[in-house]
Amino acid sequence: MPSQHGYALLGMLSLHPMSGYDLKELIDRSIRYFWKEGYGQIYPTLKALEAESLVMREVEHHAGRPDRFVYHLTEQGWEALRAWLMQPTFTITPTRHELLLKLYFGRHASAATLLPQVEQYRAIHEHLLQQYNAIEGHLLHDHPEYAADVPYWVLTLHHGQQICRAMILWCDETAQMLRASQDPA
Amino acid sequence: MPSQHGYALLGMLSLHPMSGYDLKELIDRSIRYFWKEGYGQIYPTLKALEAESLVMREVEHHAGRPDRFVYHLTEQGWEALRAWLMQPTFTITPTRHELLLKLYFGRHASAATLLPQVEQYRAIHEHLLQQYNAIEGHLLHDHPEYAADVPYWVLTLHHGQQICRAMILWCDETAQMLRASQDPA
DNA sequence: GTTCGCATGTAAAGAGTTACATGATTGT
DNA sequence: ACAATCATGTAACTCTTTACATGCGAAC
Repeated sequence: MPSQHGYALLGMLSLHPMSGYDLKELIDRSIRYFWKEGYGQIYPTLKALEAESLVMREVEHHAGRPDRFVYHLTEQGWEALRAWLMQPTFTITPTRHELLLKLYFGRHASAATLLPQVEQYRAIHEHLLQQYNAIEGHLLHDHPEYAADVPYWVLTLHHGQQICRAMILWCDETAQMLRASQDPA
Repeated sequence: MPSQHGYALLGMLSLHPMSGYDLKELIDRSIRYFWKEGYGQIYPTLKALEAESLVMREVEHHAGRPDRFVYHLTEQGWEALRAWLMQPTFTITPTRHELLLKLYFGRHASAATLLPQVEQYRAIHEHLLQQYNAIEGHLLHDHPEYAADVPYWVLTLHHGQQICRAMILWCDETAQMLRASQDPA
């Protein structure tokens, strides 16, 4: 039974066979908004997946280049991926939100010090939203060979967009409240 | 310079002096939606805060009860809290979202297996939203002595509410897409 | 000749969670 | 008697991140 990291790699390898290096690159260009992996995670995980016969490695030699170990899913790997997709998902509530923590104790700060932090939070989500929108616009054009996958990828983009929009609204409301609290009126 | 945990405890102690046990209890009843601490974190952190003279402990003896170590902020503690509130916030993007990971590879699963997972995600947020609403309704009534803090606490509730509403919308849209994909039509 | 990109990995440090240890009182 | 609550802490463990090690080729 692979770990969550294992399933992430199995999923990525379902797109096409890849090396550990490629996996890192692709993850950073695709699912990075909700999933990150480093080499320190990828290489040992690939080894474990191979030991479980869920992936197979093949060596590619290139003259005057480092060898590449290209991994592809085995039939058992496909099976494990499908089995995982069917399992109920443990939703981990992401705890630890520093800005909320600060706002919770906001009474002891001035609006002038809190407002920029809220504005920055807003800017981050505004920027993210534009990134999501841009990606959505190019998705089909950039990856015509994955047309069957694109609708699913769009779902994950919409998730991010919804959150960004919600956060922008919240920032505006929060900024208004903070401004009102400092208003002498 | 305290850690993030340290600031969370300083903030809590700004409400009123407390023991480590009380801190855990109060955190679990107030900021648990965006901040969690266990005893394994609280007690060592209190020790560190005391070593930095940001808090002071006083011993309370109770006949036939364990001693209580009640901590309160020192003047330096108040200063550290205010200084932290002014610092720019490092927004940590919470990475690792298993449901999105599954949906990303959703092509290899049937809508029938993905839909319940989306529905469960929706139910969680629906439930959370109702909790937030209930808390908001009782907040002032339950804590009249913290009337000056309540507006800030409400801000953090609204944050949660916005996210829940966004997620409910997203789930509905996602469910619709999944149903359409399995429709023979 | 120095840096950047390809390519694979290991080791150590840091953070976080969970389980355990203790011990008294109060309620069932 | 037995479980639960109050109360403080430690130890172990896992999980994650970061830094390091290596080496070649191509570009600047």
